[in-house]
Amino acid sequence: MENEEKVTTPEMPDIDVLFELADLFKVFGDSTRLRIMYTISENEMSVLNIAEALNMEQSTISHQLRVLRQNKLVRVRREGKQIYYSLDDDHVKRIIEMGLDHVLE
Amino acid sequence: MENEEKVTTPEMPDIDVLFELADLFKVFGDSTRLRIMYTISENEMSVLNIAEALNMEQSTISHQLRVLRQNKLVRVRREGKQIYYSLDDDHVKRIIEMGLDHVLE
DNA sequence: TCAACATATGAACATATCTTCATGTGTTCA
DNA sequence: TGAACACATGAAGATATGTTCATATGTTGA
Repeated sequence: MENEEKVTTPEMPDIDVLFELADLFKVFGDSTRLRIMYTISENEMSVLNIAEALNMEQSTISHQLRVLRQNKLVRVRREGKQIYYSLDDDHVKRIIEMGLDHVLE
Repeated sequence: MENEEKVTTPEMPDIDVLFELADLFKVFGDSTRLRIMYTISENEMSVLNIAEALNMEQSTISHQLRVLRQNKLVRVRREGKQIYYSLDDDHVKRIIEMGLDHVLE
């Protein structure tokens, strides 16, 4: 059952889990995406509204929202022509808060 | 006191704080660095030992340890020829655990 | 059905990032 | 002092990532 050649700490997750984890943090590692997440953290918002709030191109926001979607960090709701985005759960907020704690000493 | 033109959520941190935050998460967003952090999470380890544990080049590990150092995520201790690295605090572990929670559903 | 609007997406470019190789710096001990 | 060892670092190349522009898709209302 044991693999004695492996020199790793006991609780090191599988390598592929670590890749997933890295991918997740990568998503948080971009200021545009962080700003989007903050912007929709309280209320859902349409793509255009997010773009206006951040003063960025609609296309840029759409591309980044796709990344957030693919990583299940946002919820999507269509209403007529617009699509409203909101944070998927408080989990996301907590990850950000955790990071903020570190940044703000 | 209020700036009515700004269309942001109330608690959006300053833009430069968000850049710092993104930079922090960027550090976590690489599987090599995550593996290093895991490797030294229980006990401090020398650079060579980390490289052996992960089966990677010493140079690669050194480069990434520098990134971790610059972001104050590791502690450094010299003992003779070797330099021992360990995680800076439990804060770091908690950020990783938080991410793992999300990845593991 | 068609124009107007909201959003998504592909291609292209610029920039950032990671790894490797070669070499530099610092430490020990004979 | 000078090998031998441990670690750090600069340069270079390959790859990944973010933004923009142009355009496609999907929805509404006349």
